[in-house]
Amino acid sequence: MTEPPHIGIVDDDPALLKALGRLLRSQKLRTTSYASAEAFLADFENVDLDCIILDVSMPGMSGLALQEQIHARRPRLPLLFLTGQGTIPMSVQAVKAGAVDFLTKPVDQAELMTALERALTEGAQANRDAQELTELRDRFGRLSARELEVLRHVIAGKPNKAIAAELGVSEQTIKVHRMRVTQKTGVNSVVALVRAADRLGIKAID
Amino acid sequence: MTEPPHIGIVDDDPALLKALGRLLRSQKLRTTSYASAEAFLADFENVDLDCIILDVSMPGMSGLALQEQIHARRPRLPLLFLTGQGTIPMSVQAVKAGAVDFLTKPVDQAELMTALERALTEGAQANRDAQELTELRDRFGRLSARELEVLRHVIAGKPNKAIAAELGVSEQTIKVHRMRVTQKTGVNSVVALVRAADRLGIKAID
DNA sequence: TGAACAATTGAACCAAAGTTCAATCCGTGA
DNA sequence: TCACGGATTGAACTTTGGTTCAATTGTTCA
Repeated sequence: MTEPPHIGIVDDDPALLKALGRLLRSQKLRTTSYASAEAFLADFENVDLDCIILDVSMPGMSGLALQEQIHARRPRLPLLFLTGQGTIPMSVQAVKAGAVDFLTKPVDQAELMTALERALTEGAQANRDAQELTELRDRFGRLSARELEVLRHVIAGKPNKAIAAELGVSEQTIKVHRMRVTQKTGVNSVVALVRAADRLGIKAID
Repeated sequence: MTEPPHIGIVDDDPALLKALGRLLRSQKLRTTSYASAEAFLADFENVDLDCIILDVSMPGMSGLALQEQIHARRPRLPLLFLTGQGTIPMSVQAVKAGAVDFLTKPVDQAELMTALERALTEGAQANRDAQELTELRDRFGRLSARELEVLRHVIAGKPNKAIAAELGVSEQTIKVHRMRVTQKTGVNSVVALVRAADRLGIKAID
């Protein structure tokens, strides 16, 4: 990462936005502030955030509703709640929905920074995972429908002969399809094929 | 399951123990009550619980500390917090540590039963998973050290020839070891071998 | 319509894996 | 000490998998 992480802040309290923005920028972080959930969503597609710090109780859409919206768009983007009007049920819901933490105002700076660091670490890991997955998806996306079908039989552990019988084609055809699969995906061993297919959610045909 | 689920309740309030026990028993659930975390831990080995409902603030060991103790002994046993003196940080900590829910007194009966049902469902699933894992562990535990070593090379996707070279033995030896592995574990295909080894945390040797 | 691609098959061949029978060597426990 | 199980190897064999060359059919896209 050549650029510092970019933190989004959503809170209806201008004083907090200002103070928190100043604090984070002093830690060499980039920040973008939003006064409401709606303002944030309107800008969502235009910015590339690494973490979002959001209030729960705001006029208009609540922080918890915003969490749902964000989760639907970018499931692995780490969220940090920071609120003054929070309740236990709210915090439980937020954490169960995947929030990294749920802090209460006034917040201890060290506590906030610790949570933020954790969020950024998790987000970075999630990004690496997602990138690997995208690469895999690209390579397996090149497979034809038939090749994918053969693959799904292969990762069920069937021998070529059985696959050929089930598909009503010759064993040679299966071999060619398998060859194409390894060519297109770059995955040569059955072992790696199983792991890759499992990660991509490709289901075996038993 | 012929027997109804068995719920443990840990709370320092005798009135709550009594009321909650009555409620759960009316729902065809078995219950066992404990007045303190210490009392619960002393009895832990003797009972077979499916879920535990526990208070946070109790004289002596707190509910959160008890959660740690329970988690160390039975990581997948579902926990449900039910407390009157809870705080947001407590609830966040509990949920992050894996608690199914964190409810506040006075609790809505329907809410409690919903959470409890979810806890029991999760616990039952965890039990099924654990049982499958135990069976697998048994079968793979029969492997000799050498056979396990060969297996770890196999699930790295290496051909027998390469494994033989790395271990400084002949290819025939590897074949025999592999045959023993499939005999002892009952797993015939490489595909199934990879999945089983991965679930057991058996690491490949690359 | 012609080019390009997917799917299919056959033949022949080589490499890898699995099986069976037989044998040797080494440590551990009875 | 002797028997037993684990590790090792060899030989011979079968099955399965992977590769190459060549060819046919159907569909789709320009």
